[in-house]
Amino acid sequence: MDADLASGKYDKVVTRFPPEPNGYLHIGHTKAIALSFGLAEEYGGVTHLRFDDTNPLTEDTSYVDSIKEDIHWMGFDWGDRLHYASDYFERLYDWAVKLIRKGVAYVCHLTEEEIREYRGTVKEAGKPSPYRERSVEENLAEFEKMRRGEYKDGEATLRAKIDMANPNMKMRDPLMYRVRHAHHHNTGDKWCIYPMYDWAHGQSDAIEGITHSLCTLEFENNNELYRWFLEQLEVPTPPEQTEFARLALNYTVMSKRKLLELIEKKLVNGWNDPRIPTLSGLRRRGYTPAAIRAFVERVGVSKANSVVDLGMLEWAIREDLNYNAPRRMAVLDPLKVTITNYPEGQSEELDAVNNPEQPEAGTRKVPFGRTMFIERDDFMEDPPRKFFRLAPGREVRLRYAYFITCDEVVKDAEGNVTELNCTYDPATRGGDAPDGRKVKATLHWVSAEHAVNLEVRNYDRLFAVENPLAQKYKDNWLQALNPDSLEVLTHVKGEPSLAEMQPGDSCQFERKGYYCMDPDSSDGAPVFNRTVTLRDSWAKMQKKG
RNA sequence: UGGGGAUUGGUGUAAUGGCAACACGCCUGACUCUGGAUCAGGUAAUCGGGGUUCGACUCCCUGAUCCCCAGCCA
Repeated sequence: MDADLASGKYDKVVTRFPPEPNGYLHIGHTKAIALSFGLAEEYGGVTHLRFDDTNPLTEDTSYVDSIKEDIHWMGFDWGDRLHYASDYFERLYDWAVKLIRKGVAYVCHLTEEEIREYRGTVKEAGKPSPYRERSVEENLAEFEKMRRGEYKDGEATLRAKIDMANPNMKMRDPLMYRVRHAHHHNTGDKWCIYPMYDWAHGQSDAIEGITHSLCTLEFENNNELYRWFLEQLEVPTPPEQTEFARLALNYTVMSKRKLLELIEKKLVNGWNDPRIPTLSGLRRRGYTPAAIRAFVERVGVSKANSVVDLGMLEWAIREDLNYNAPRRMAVLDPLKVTITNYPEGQSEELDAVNNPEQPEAGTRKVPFGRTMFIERDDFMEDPPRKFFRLAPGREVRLRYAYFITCDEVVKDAEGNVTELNCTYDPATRGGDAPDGRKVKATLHWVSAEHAVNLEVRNYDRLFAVENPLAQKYKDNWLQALNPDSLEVLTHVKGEPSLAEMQPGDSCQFERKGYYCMDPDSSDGAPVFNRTVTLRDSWAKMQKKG
């Protein structure tokens, strides 16, 4: 762009984001969006949103709506520059007539199969269609017939007359139009012929005065054709296509086709399932636009195919939420604790910091009583040396509350620990010992009497393997799904303030992870989705053994 | 046995003829009322082989590997 502006090739920058409305946007699109919008902004230019709606069979307005919503959610705005390729159908038709008159386009009646045969292979030249040398008049008449609906689907196509022996397959007389008697979400039943991508795209760019048309690597072979059409039409200041590598993430799949398959086979719950990388899924998972944008910026842009580690996405959301998410206490796997020296029937409220990263976020009251819940894995009857948490005879701190010491372990007939009897030190109220003594661990807790019941959905990576589309999983990539990608906990105990949260709100469950309230929540039955766990060096140590 | 594109630490990107840098991860240590966060330090790379040059990730030659193209999808 620097060079183009400097040389005077263009005097401004105009980019476009051209989604096809046949699926939901995913995080890969965010890279394209951020690139096109970001670059234009950087160069003082503008970006158009243009729906590439040339295939009525797969496209729908519901997708148009979701795409617009997602782009806005991400914080990008196309202003009044909303376009549809279908707005240009008439113009495209006229241009096609122009090419016919020029003798570089013809109507072909080969069947789909024949076209494939005539095209040759990557290593052998194709051969010319028998319809290739028709007169301009005949082509004009035939094309008119196509438009009038005198041909059924598949009976005729308009093709560019280029070179059937071209080493670039895209240049072997590519199709410009096919007959499709189908209802279009935008143009209704006005048309029964629809332009192909290569014919519609570059010309739409030209019509809109796009200067830099950014697309992904698989269109590199189309670039020659992109330029050919523009040259034939003698567009004065033709746009320029530049390719970049699409974003790929490990432990997931990104293609709309694969995502659709997961949805249709009910392996995930729709386009906004928190396990898939659609923007609506990430949103429900608790990812913020800021984090997603920080992520795509960090990942960068190049022409090398690469796969980004999911850890980098997790880093981005942790960074955002660590700073912005209020802290709350929730016990995911409750173990009952009785404070035996705490008066029966008594309770009190203690001050808890809302967000240590933002002191101005203040404090809240958290109730404390005789009967408490702590996390089951915060207690070990026979702890290994590096385990700092609660154990028989050991003293730990209940965060913002008191030091407690475990006196007695109660078990059931099978020997499972069912509850603990502890004593607290009233002098440590608030969490500090006046005598200066230290404890090695601080646990989160919830008062049994005041607890709200929560449903918690712990999400994990969708696939158990880095690359489910690797050769070894070829035809059974679904076998590579992670069976534990969703764990539903229904007996979670949360502090009372959690009842006041709204769907979409995020918080950190202290020492556990970041959670986002799900829209499935109802009054008295809050549901929380795990966005991402906290880094857990204890878990890491355990893994290493 | 065609054409196009690519190759820098474990991962993703910089450096485009002049000290291979940044981020994530990982490893140490410090600090800590989250085994979180933070802070300090560390680990680790130019696909191979030739050549040009005072000097090469960068230019040239050669080889290897990977990706894309044979939809009336985009």
